[in-house]
Amino acid sequence: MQSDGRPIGLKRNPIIEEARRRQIIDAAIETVAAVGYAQASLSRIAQHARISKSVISYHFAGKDDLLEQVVTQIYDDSWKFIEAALETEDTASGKLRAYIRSNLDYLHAHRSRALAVGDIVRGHRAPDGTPRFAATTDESVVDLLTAILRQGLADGEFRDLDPQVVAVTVGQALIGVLGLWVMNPAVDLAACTTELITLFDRATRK
Amino acid sequence: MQSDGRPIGLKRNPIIEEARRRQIIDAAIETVAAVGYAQASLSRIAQHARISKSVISYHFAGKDDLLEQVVTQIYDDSWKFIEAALETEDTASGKLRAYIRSNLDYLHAHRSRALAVGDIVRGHRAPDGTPRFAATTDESVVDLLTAILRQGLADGEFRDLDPQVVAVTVGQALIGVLGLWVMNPAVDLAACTTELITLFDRATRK
Amino acid sequence: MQSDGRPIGLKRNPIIEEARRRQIIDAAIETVAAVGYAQASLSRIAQHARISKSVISYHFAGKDDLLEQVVTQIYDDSWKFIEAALETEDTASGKLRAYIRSNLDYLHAHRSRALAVGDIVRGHRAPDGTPRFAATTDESVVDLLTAILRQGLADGEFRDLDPQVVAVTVGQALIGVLGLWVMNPAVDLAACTTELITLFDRATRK
Amino acid sequence: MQSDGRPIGLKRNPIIEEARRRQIIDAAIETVAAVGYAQASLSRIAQHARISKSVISYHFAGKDDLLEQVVTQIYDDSWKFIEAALETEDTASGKLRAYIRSNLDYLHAHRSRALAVGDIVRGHRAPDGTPRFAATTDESVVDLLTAILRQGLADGEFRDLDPQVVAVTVGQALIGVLGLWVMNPAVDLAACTTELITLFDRATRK
DNA sequence: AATGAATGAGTTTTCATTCAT
DNA sequence: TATGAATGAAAACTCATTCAT
Repeated sequence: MQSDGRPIGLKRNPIIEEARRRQIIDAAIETVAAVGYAQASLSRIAQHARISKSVISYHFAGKDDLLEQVVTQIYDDSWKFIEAALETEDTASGKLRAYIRSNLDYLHAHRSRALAVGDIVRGHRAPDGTPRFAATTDESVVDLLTAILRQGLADGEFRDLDPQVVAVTVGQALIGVLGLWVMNPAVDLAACTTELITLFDRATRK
Repeated sequence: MQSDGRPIGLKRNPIIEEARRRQIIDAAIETVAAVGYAQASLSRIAQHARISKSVISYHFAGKDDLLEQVVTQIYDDSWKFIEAALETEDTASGKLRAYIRSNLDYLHAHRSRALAVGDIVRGHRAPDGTPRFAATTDESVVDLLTAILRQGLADGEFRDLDPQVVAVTVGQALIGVLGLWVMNPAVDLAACTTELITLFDRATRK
Repeated sequence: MQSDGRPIGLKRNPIIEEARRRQIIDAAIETVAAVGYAQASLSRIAQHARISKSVISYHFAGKDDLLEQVVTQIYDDSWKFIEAALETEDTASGKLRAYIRSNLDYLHAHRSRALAVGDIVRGHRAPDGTPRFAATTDESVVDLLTAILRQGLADGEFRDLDPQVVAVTVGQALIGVLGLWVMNPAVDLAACTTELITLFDRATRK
Repeated sequence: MQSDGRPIGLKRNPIIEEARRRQIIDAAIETVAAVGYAQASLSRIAQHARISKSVISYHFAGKDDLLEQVVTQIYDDSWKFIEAALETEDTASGKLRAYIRSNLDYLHAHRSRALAVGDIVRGHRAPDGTPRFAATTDESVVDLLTAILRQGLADGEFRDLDPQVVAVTVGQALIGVLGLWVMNPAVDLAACTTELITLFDRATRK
């Protein structure tokens, strides 16, 4: 529960509040990326942010709330970036290429977010094991890609493919290439990006 | 540490011993599949196996040991299945198809193993966040696929592709499709298998 | 590990902090004195201090840390007392007498400390049996006595004796007499003190 | 409780039984000497004896029983040795010298017993902290020495000393010198023996 | 005579959370 | 707005003991 000491009325300073919230969210992302969801305790997150543990309790209702905001933040943020890239393309194949490229570019620029978000979505559950995120997340990516692929099918751009399966494949391929690069930073992510674009171009065209 | 009650010598009864070991390993797999690595405590695993917590300590040196044996068991088991499928093919493209099919077939038949193994490999770390499995696992899959793809390149079967990137893509595509099916068992995994085979056939051929 | 709840910086309240630390250290001493090192669990110590078990984890990094501070505290404390007594004497024989008397007086006033410190120093070890205190403790007493005896030899006050053996003998005699009194509080510790002073006076003079 | 499987009637083989009992007792002594009472679990003792843990349960009613027999064994054994030495002397001062020498000789020959016995007597208690050995042990040594000293007083051999205090001092001096030698095997125990004999000769004579 | 298997009680430690200030 | 202090629940693990064979 959020601390009762939290002011209810007018005294809140939304600027400081927001800065702290961001700082804590960033620390949570870095911590999960570094040690994995299962080892990412509030203590460790606080330690990373160089703040007291109770500051987290003050700004967030609890661990659930924090992680929910972390995930939301990352999805919103990445979506802004990808959306802008998609808007520059009209054809489905162009959008597919733009999606792959913008996605990898974003992940390239925000490695820890990419690492953290999957871990949290998969790992964060109720004490009884019930997922706390489920469909909200991966599905939105798959849904977007599915929509692009359906458009391409309708426009006659693509061969007769199953949009959902290909969408999932694209999504996971991105994660896979990212994982490769994360484990071994020597991997040339730009080259991988080109390779993936070629691969799915061939895999989808008539 | 393994419970000190554990006999040191060779005289232990291998039948009961092995049965219990399997029972506990299976319970661990089911538990991780059901509630996720982070929630899979020894208590819960014991509860699932309907045994006392300390029976686990008796048969395994600790949580590390148990999870290591779980992963080993799954990898060994699936490898036997896949290996047999690969041996029926001579060409690289045939082997690629066989790999995709046998892998999905195995996962289809052992859903919880598929769910558990990734979670454990990703989640199980030292207290300081250092991975405990890392290379042993995903790499071996990627290495196998890379070898198949290299053979295909040498034999002139494939277009000029980057074997490692494609290998990773294939591996992750499998995980992705599996994930799709796991979240939504209504997904037609057989259809997905066919789709993936087509996809990577097109993506790799000249 | 110290509970992660523990603030890292410098801002902690030193008054409450110190009070609790002392309270816990005292409870540890009383508990070890009452039930012996091997039976002195953190539970029992917490019970004795009438606090929750986790308060100990909050203020100390662990059992090791607590016991180390217990021993340090007792040694520092007793040393202050003995040092003051030694400073009132110039001759070696005077210092020897002062050491015996002040030591027994201190132990007489703090029976549980006397009981606990030996038990902890002897009993507290790494899981593999390696001592955790060893030389730090008994040696410093022996070293002090050895120095006094060497001074007496140099000044021609004492017969030709082996300073180390006599030092050990004195040290152990004190422990022995104390043990006698501890087991049987009816023993007249003051009389024992006088007796020991006479004994070692005779044993060392020319 | 002793295992119910223990044969009650005539089938026991007292020779094998006795050999095992001794083996286990010896292992217990070595283990306590090596790692200290608090770390000397039945597992570790069994490991040391290279037998199964349950063999101990078979031959002893429990840990209490085992440790009691360990202590009894050591006291009986050392007493035989010391008694023989005392019988060669008539005067109290001769007996005192003989006691010191024979005691140190015995300890010298059985270092682990010397280490273990004190640790067990001090450490072994009921779960509530109540001692399990108490007076039985150290007292018998002190009683013997006290008797010797009383005889010397009665015969006019000694100065007017407090027999109990001196007895305790002698006993602890022996332990102290032994401890010195145990910590640092380079210490010349024979020289220490001579030194102690001189010391207490001077400390007690008229 | 011996021992593998099993277990419940108890160990230290970590954690998310609450509360008073 | 912030945080030190406290706590109960639960984690992994160890131990002496019991029991069936």
